[in-house]
Amino acid sequence: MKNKNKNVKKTNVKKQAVKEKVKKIDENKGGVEKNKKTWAALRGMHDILPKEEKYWKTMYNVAAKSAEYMQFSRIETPILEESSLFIRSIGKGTDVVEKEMYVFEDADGGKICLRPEATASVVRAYVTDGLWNNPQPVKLWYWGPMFRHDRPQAGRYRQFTQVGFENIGILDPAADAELIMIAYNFYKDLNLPVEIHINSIGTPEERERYKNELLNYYRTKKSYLCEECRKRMQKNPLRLLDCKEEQCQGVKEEAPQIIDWLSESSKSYFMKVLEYLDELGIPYVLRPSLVRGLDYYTHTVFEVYPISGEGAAQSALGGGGRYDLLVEELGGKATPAAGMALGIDRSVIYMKEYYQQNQLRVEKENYDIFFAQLGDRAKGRAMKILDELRGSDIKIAFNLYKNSLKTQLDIANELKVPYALILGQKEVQEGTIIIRDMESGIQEIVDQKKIETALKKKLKKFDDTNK
RNA sequence: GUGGCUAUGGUAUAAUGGUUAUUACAUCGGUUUGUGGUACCGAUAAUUCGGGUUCAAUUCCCGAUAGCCACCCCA
Repeated sequence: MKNKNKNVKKTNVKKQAVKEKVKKIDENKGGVEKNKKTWAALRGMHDILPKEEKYWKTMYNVAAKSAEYMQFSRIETPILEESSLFIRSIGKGTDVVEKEMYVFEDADGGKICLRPEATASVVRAYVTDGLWNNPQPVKLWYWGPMFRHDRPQAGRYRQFTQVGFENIGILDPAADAELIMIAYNFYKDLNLPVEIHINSIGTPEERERYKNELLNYYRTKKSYLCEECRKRMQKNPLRLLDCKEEQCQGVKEEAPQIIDWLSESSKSYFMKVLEYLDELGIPYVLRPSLVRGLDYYTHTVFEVYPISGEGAAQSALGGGGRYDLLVEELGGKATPAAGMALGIDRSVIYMKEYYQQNQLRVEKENYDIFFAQLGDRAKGRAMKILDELRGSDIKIAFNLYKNSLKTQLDIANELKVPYALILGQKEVQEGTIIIRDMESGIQEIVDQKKIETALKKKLKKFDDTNK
């Protein structure tokens, strides 16, 4: 008796010492120590943290599934490209090229840049990788980071992720409608209400004629205009129709509309696209002022907007259009094409907001069981069993670093698992394991060799009756 | 790129020109080491950075940085 007590005391003292050491180690983990340099992410760059992962994963899956169904093949192009590629495609005078590109010299002295968008890269690949020899059209999709040195705001980052779809080698209103359908369905699958803003900007010649007409009209109204608009007349006449100043609204309403300046064939092409959208039941708003900021667009242009979004989500979630001249512009044969890209960061923000407001939830990873272990020998055996159950399709949560059963069951409870496995010294010796029903608390002892079958029998998802 | 607003633990917040900076959640530990949900106790953790005013600044001023808002533009 006496001896035993002594031993207990001794081990307690030992335990204390060990505990304090462990505590010291614990104190050093994580956190930020004072007077040490730390690094923040660069301006406009952000980390996507584990708690956001469920949104990103959901979006990727929705896009990939849609791409497969619509027969778009995945393409991945480099993040770095020659800057002239974008100057040529997006256009010299555009904001994206003029002030937002990350351009620098590489070690060879070449002017390269981080891609501000991917359409140019995809078209480059189409031209240089001989994709024009494939059955036409070539339908491609991508997902990846883009870079624009813009002033950051919510949903506007310097590195952001886009998913995009490009359909190269076909001039058919059905292709345009198809892209809009993919964009619309992307949000539909995520339960997010959006609407499509759409317009046609015709051919460059038609657009030029219209621009002149618009300028003629605005010149006569110059005295009514705001300062911005007077600048726009010089710089970017098509943007005149975007003005939000009250004093310009009247002038805007009376202004000529581009649709009236399109040729018959351009007009009927656009009408056909709209007919398809009607047939598909996709809500759209005709927006004569929609012109888009990249030079390569022709004919159909569209943008996707959240419905009733507040704040950051108010800006476009995505957009696209036809770019019939781009392939030729980038050195290929004259080839019609159309494409569309969606902003994932913005969509995630919208999804979070909308889901919170409407009490929708993204499904989290659910575990089937929690595996609790007790004692040294059980820990080793538990690892072995976990290893054996890998590939069983049973999702098992566990924490091998906690020694108290209480804590482990606490975790099990938080994870809302229906069952827990408990393995202690006794079970190790007997070759058994306890299966605990977390709701009723009823426990069952089974042979370790029969864990998998016993669990599958209990878990609903392995229920064969539905098959 | 232009203009504006803001900056307190991981998150959300309170307060103040002057002792030890409030609270909640989260995290970690515990309430005798083999049984969870509740409860209780405890621990860790913050005034963005740099200047100035002042006896004294987290608080007032200036600057930097970052975030946000509007414009621009776009995803």
